[in-house]
Amino acid sequence: MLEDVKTNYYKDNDRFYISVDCIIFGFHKEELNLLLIKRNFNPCKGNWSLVGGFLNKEESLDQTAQRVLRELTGLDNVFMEQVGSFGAIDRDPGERVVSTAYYALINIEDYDPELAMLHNAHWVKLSELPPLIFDHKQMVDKALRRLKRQVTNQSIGYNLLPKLFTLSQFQQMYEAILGKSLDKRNFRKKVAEMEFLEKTDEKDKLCSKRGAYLYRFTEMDD
Amino acid sequence: MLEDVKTNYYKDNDRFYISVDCIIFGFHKEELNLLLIKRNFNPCKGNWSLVGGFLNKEESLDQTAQRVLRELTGLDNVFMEQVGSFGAIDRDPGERVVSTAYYALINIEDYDPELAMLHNAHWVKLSELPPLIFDHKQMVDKALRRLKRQVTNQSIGYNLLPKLFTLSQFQQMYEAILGKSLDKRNFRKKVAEMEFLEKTDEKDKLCSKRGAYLYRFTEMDD
DNA sequence: GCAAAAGTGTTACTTCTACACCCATGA
DNA sequence: TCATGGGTGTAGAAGTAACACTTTTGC
Repeated sequence: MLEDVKTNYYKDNDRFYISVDCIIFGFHKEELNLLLIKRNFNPCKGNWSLVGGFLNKEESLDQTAQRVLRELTGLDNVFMEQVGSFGAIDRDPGERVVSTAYYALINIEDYDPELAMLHNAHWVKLSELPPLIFDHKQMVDKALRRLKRQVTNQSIGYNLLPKLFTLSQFQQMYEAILGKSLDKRNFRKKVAEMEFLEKTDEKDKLCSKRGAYLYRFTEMDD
Repeated sequence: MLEDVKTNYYKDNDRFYISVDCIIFGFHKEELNLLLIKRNFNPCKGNWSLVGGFLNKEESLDQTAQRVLRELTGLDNVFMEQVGSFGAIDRDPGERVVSTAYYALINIEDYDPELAMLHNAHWVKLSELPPLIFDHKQMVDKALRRLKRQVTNQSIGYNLLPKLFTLSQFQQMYEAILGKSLDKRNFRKKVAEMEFLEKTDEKDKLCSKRGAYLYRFTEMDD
């Protein structure tokens, strides 16, 4: 009976490769960066692409995304969110592959450069994005639109920053994400009302002579 | 060489069934409704589910969604948008299937009741949603959240209404989507600034004795 | 002493919200 | 004539946007 069901309901249908592509954002020197692969393997050897991987039987889609990120950066428990699925017939000229895009926010200081080098991965400024293979540019665009929306509505930005940071850094991150400059006083006024931000007693003296108070996030994702 | 690539890069990976599930919203009697299937087939015969279908080799994901909707309603060129993909390992207990959800907005008057009957499909009030199979409830919830967001930011609501409609109907639709009542004067103030809304000379005398002016949308999705 | 980044309030403007009454008509 | 839904404006509150100067300190 169960076999019967499978025959009727599933077996006549086609099966497909499913992949996950990760848009990995980092924040460095007042700019958003993406961790991209300079492919030293086929297909599209020599071209730039997002990090990707195939769905395995033993994984959920979300788990695949986490694995792909972990394999490249060594990081676990990172903010990640599904962006959408891309299913055009010839999106991958090699084979029919349906891909689901995820975006991740990481603190550039935290990732493992050795692992990245192993995969031939490089941080690339968003403003200097090279041509990407397949529909990866679309994925990036969609992820960026979501990121812009989410950073204003929610408190996800902290994933891009170190544990302690100055308000100037915080503002620069917002400016990098939104792609526009913000008024310092208005920004700080809004920040003052964020109850998940906490001023510490420590000062950062690296970026300025006077020194700026360091802040941290209280509500960590637990 | 190309074969070589395929061997290395694709062939070792698993392949999966991919399905599309459609959350079909309609608006009727001041309420949002969903077009659901009372399954007269296995798996989960006798239970309620969204309309779904499997991805075929010859279709993109979007095309599958359109086909599924067309097969059930007879409608084409309908507002549809991807909601997200669901890839938990055991979401479908019968087989491993990764499903992408789409939501559609249709005018209940337009669909083909014969086709629906053939599929054992019924309009169900959102307020009286029965238990759904698999993760279909999650899909509905996610679609509804998106719908709420989009209806306020964009002008997608018209897909639920007939060509001509009164402002009261229009408001009721918003109220149904947002799940809360709105102030009539504030609503009309906002409506007056929607440049895609056009007042006609005609009046609807069915709903009230005085009669209400009928409106239509100018910017159709072309 | 000066360059460089840190820090700090007020005002105008726009948007949002709350709220109550008259109108036209069919029954 | 009255019950029903259609239609209209205003005032206070909240939020957003524009704007400039003083402070600290390493060099």
